[in-house]
Amino acid sequence: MTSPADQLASRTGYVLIKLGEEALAAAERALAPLGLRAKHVNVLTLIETHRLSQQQLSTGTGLDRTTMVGLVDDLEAAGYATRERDPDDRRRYVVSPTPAGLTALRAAAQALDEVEAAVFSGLTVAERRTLHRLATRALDATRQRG
Amino acid sequence: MTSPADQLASRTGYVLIKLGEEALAAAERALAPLGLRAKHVNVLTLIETHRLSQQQLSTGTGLDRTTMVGLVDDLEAAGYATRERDPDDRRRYVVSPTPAGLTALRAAAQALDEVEAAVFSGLTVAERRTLHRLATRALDATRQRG
DNA sequence: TATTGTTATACTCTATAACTATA
DNA sequence: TATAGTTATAGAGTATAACAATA
Repeated sequence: MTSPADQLASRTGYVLIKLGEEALAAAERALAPLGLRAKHVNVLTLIETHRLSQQQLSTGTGLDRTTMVGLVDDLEAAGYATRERDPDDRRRYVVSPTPAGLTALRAAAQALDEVEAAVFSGLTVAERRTLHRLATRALDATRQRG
Repeated sequence: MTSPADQLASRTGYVLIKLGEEALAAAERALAPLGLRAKHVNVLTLIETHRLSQQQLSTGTGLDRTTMVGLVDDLEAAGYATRERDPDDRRRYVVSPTPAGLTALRAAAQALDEVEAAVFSGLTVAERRTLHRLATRALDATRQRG
């Protein structure tokens, strides 16, 4: 009794692509009420602990620097981040979170915790850790290749 | 010693989203020389074993039926699939692979096998099976919710 | 000369609305 | 009335090219 979708689901890559899509869609749904997109949360996460330029944020998120302009614009408009010229290299902006940005990040992190609890509700804690570990190792392998 | 990216990588959902992106990008790179996109291969895979309408292909791939029109157009233009009116319901087309389409599918499957071998090269066979099983269970859980 | 941030622009992907034909 | 396929169109998202300021 083979359903059409079974053919696709037999491929690990296909399952991971679909799971990634579902996880992203669930994250976006959870963040929408906070007025944030997943990419905004990624930026806030990176600048929470490091003072980074937009170029460094682009590298860290895998986005083009022209795309980063708009994301930082959004965060600035929401009052969640500020741009300040780097005195050591005046071509750069240092992007920093505001107190409101840190509060928003904490709310976003909690929303994402709940998303993950739902997405991985079919797994035990140990299984989820195993999934994380194996996925991380596979991701590292793809990145070493290019 | 925390790198900026470590903050993001601590989230299982983030790792899975990125791994899915990398897997898809690797698949597209491997299929490009064959003149195929991943979505074309998905359609060919579904029609290899089942006679399906475009609407059923849309449901099976998660794409809109207006998008499916173009994909079937592509496969037809490449000589990989044919449209035939369903005599039982003349609103429907039955989409079927041609012999050339089946040959192309086999070549694509081999290319994707090699992609997966590379993507999961850091994992043992047993670990890869575990990853597949856990990811499948998580995916099923998200789909039962909606 | 090279890099950072910016803007304008173009491209890709996908969905929405409206249509024809069939049920 | 509803569904399958189609077309035209619009929207979101992203990258490429070109520019100003700074290194």
